[in-house]
Amino acid sequence: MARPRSFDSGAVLDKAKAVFWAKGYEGSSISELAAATGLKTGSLYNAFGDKHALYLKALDRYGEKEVAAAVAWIARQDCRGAEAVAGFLKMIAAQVESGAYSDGCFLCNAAADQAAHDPVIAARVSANMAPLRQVFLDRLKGDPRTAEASAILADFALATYLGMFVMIRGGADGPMIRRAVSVAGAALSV
Amino acid sequence: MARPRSFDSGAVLDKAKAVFWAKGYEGSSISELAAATGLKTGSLYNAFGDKHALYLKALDRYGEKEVAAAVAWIARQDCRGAEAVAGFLKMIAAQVESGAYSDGCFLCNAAADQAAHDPVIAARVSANMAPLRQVFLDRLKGDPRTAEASAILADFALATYLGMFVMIRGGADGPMIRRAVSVAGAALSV
DNA sequence: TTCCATTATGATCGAACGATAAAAAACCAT
DNA sequence: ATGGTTTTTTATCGTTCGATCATAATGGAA
Repeated sequence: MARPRSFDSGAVLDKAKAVFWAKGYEGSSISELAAATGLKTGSLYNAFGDKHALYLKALDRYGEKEVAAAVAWIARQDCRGAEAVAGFLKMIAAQVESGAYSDGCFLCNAAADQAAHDPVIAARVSANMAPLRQVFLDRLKGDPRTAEASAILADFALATYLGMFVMIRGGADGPMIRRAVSVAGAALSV
Repeated sequence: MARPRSFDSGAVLDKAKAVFWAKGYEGSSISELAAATGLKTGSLYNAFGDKHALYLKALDRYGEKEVAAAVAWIARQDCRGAEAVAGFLKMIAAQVESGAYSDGCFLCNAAADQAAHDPVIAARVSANMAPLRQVFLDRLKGDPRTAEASAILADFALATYLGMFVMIRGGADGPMIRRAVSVAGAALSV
């Protein structure tokens, strides 16, 4: 009864996500997003609302794909929980050394970039980061330690994860990342 | 023989630094910087060059004041090197819990924000971060461990420091920060 | 096949952006 | 007191920003 969409919303969100991820919120212009997605600005506004709403949807998309993949990776390991978390950090570090993640972590960038001024964005960053912290917590709880001790290690793992990405964006080389993560892994496995 | 400046360059840089620190590079407009510094845009351009140059000078100013103060604090501690570094992280965490550093770390924000697209900014971020890593290294070298082991711990301490600030900007609460730092401190003191 | 709700398109809006130029003002050596 | 050099100010440049509108195109329901 009406004209159907000529594009796939998920694919468009992936393109928009890539732009925001690489260039930040203020650094990404509507015309840039339109060019990257192949849509005209009118279609973008019709489908996703304004720039702010599109950014939030891109953050959610990152949570649904990248964060979910990380969570699944950790959940799938069949070693001790602490070793699964440490292994995850090392796996990311290895990928970074291979040249991946040159744009860092989208949520991490968003936190440094926009979250401080915009409570709505801050909440969305937190919400999409939460599953990662939760899987850290779940895996660490399995080992014989108190709930408090697990929370301590989970927050520590999160801080290491985020710090690693900032170091990447700041130009740190592979060995620096590998060194930092090696200590974190050892601290987790105690 | 000519009209003298009516303002103090250092004080103006401090104001500009605060704006960039809080709002990022793209998020800070010239008119906003002019309002914060009390200068007209013409005077800003005359004294500091364009926006990019002003941002670099603000980064350097941060290195000369905030980073230098942190380095001095660590150097002044007369305990074991590892404990001095761990104590530094705990001191920052405590200040954060008191409401300080709500804008995070300027260099950390700049890394997530701009360094990826702008090699000049990336170099300046690295250069101003280097003294902190160096004082970590210096203090950790004093303990009986190999140079490699010291480098490992220094990079780890840096990652923890940066991760802490990202967590802050992402909305982490005091206990989360304190937990993360407590593990890092323990790992350093082994 | 006709109709109509929705999408896609192209043009364009006012506002804010970064940056500049000319004119006025201020200081200091002479 | 004057002249010369720089700063300060005011006004404004052209561009790009985010956002919106009227119009054309589309395809399933009737």
